[in-house]
Amino acid sequence: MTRNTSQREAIQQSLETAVRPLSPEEILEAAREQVPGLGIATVYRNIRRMVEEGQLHPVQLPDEPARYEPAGKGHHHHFRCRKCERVFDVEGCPGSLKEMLPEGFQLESHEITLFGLCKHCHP
Amino acid sequence: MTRNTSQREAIQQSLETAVRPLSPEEILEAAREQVPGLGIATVYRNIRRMVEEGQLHPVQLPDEPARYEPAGKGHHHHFRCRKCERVFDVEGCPGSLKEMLPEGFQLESHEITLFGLCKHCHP
DNA sequence: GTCGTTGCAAAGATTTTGCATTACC
DNA sequence: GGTAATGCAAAATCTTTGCAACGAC
Repeated sequence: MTRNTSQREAIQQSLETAVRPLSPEEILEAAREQVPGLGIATVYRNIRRMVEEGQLHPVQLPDEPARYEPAGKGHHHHFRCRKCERVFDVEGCPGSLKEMLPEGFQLESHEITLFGLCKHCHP
Repeated sequence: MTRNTSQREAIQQSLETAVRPLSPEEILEAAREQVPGLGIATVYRNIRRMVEEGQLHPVQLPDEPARYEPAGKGHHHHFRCRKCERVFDVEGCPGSLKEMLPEGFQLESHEITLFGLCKHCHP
C-alpha cells in the first residue's frame, strides 16, 4: 500500500510543471523548492516506482543521463539541439515504421530522436 | 599523431566482427582474446577517440549501457525484442521526418528505435 | 501503532584520470 | 629516443541499498 508523501508530491509536480524531460538531478533541484530536505535517493526511488507504474516515461539520449517526463503527454518525440543541448518535444510521427521491419517481427512501440539546431541557435 | 597498437587493433576487430552493437564490457571481453592484458581504461579511451573520429557510432537504448558499432554499416536503425532483449539492425527509414519539426529548426540526423517481439519470440 | 517512506551515509556500478612504464614510429 | 598509448589504481560520477528515524493512515 502506497502513501502520499510531500516528497513524492513535489517530485510529481516538478515533472508535470516542466516543459521538457528532466534528469534526476534536475528533479531534485526543482522538488527541493517545495521540500528543502529532499534527498537524491528518494528521487531515484520515486522515479523507479513511477516508471514501473507507468506514470513516467524515460527519455534516453546518447551520452546523456536519463531524463523523465510524465506519461500523460500523448505520443510525441524529441529534438536535441547540438548547440544549446536543450531537448524539445516534437509533435507528429511518420506512419510507415511497420514497413521497416523484417518478416515476422511485431512492432509494439518506437522512439525517434531528432538532432540538429533549434530555432534559437540556427543562424 | 596516432599509433597503431595491438590493443586498438583488437578493439576495432572485435567491433567489426560482432553482428550487433557491443557494450564496453563486451568489447573488453572480446578484445582480451587477442590481447589478454588489456585494461578497461584502454577500451574506454579508444571508444571515446573512435567516436570522436567518427569511426564508431554509439547506440543508446533506454535503461541500458551504451553500445557501439562500426560507422561503416550504412544508415540503419535498431529493433529491440522485449522478450529475448537482443538488438537487431533494421534497414529502411521513413522519409518524412523533416515535417515533424517546428518552424526554424534544422534537422541534421536522427535515430529510431523500434520495440516489440522478434520473429523468434513471436508466437 | 504499524509499516511504508525518508535521509543519510556507505556500497556498487560505471567511466575518467594521474602517473610511471611500455612500445610504436 | 621521443612520445603516444597502456595498465594499474585512485578518483569522479551516477545509482542503489542498509538502517535508524519519521510520518501517513
